[in-house]
Amino acid sequence: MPELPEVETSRLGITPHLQGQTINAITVRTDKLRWPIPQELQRLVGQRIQSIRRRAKYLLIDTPNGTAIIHLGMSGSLRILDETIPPVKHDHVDLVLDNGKLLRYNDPRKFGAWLYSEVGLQHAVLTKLGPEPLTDVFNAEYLEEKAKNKKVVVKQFIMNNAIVVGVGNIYASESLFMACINPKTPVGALDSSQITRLVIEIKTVLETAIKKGGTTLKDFNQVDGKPGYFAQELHVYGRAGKECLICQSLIQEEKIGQRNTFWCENCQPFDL
DNA sequence: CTAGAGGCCTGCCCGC
DNA sequence: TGCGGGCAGGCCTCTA
Repeated sequence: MPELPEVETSRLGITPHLQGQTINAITVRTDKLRWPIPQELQRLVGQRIQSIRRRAKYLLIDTPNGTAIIHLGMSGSLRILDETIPPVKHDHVDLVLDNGKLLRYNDPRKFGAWLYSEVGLQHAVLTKLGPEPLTDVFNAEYLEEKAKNKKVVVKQFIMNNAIVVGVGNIYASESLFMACINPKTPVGALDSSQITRLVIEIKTVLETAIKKGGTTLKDFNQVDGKPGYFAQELHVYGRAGKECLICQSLIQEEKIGQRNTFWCENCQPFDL
């Protein structure tokens, strides 16, 4: 799926089309995605869209009568299309606007979600999330406090949404490479300078990816249908057996916590 | 409490 | 060319 940069890219892409528009209809063509699509979503029909926000990898479409909460799962994507364009396979939800356009949600694997919240951020899927990585709340002091005495390996730690949101499998490997930290290091064993470096690199990698329109591996596209261009900047993800772009050592690959993880043994030594 | 595995789905790629 | 197996950007839930 879309990680945080891909979700933010989608938000930036749909916002100018949605803001201020009235929702004429919400068409649902599947019984359920990750969860059943709630009937209450229809309360947004006739409402004017006030704002489009992002929290973690969730998009929030706010109206005076409640908020639609959208998650793209592993394979979801959003497009702005003319309302006359017929749906294709896996087009599960349309948000029909009053300007002849619609927001169309496509998701082959159906791991995504469309939910309804009467009070935006109060929905249960949002209340236990950690800080946003691109805010000042996510800083070295915070992360060091959370990491203290923990044995979990750093790769899994930064992918834990209760610690920090939005760092998915691609950007976890990339951030650790940029910070020269081995993904298997127990997080409590990192020193202050490594924690500081990690925080900086997570922010930098995510911000750079947003500027490039996200990472297109195969099925992510921006709202206008174009791919994201961060894939060209990946240093380790998906590069197992290839030469490190910095030192020419071979990139390693191993499953950590059931997720493929990539690193350079020379640039990211395991030194405990 | 935590860690680890299973599960949700479809499409695609690989090897036979 | 066809088919089975394994794998994929997420994350919730169950078990030990």
